[in-house]
Amino acid sequence: MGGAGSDPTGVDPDLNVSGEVLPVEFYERDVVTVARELIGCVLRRETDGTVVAGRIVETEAYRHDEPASHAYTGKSARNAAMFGPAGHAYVYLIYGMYECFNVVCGPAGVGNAVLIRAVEPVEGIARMFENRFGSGGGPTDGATDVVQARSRTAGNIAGSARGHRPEELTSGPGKLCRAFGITREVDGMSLVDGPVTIHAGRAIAGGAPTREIVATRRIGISKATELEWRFVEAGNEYVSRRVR
DNA sequence: ATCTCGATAGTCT
DNA sequence: GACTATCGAGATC
Repeated sequence: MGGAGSDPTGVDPDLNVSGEVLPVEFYERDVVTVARELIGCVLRRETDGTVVAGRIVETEAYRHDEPASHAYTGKSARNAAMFGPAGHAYVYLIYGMYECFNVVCGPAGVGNAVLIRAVEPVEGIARMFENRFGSGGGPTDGATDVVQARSRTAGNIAGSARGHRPEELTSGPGKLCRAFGITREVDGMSLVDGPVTIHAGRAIAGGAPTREIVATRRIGISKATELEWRFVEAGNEYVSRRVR
């Protein structure tokens, strides 16, 4: 779909935020199950009355007892939120310049979390372009991206900045944090109380909650690579890497 | 389409 | 000092 809608806000009417906030009980379960079931749910961020939202289309489970997990070597200042209660955020800095947003799962004190790797923009798309590619400045963070705008004419949805395609907006864990203005300030915050919340998914056309969900190996890690704990909505254009 | 590489800063050995 | 749950540019096919 092109989404070249007539709606100037760029909201796709078929992909609205209409679900209830996911309760803490949703997160207090097996981390792999939660990772799978988060596909199709809606991540929402409110900043000064402005809403940015997207359908989750890619996740990864990180369980405390496998070596790719940040919790594997125990609690520290950085990963402390992982050992807090379920339904809270764990946000950390990676490679010195990007943040990654995770959801704490399972019993408190253990250290399970789901990395949100990609979302499909639903609401506040103009704001996402602004957060990612500038034209004003970020909402909360001073991380003004100075991305060399390659001049390319692309499909214009609302707010499309300088030839960047909407698929580049949130198709990766670092990208979506920039687009949503999620920084380490969000680390440890409740995902039930906000300002970042996750909502039950709304059925897509046809009634299904999501399209088919595919499990693959996780990306960007060097340990426990055999575990197929990455979940992707099949065929979605907004995933970080296509499923092969 | 697929690759290699550099940026950049916090965490851990 | 080494490593990192990334990204985007540029080269190459």
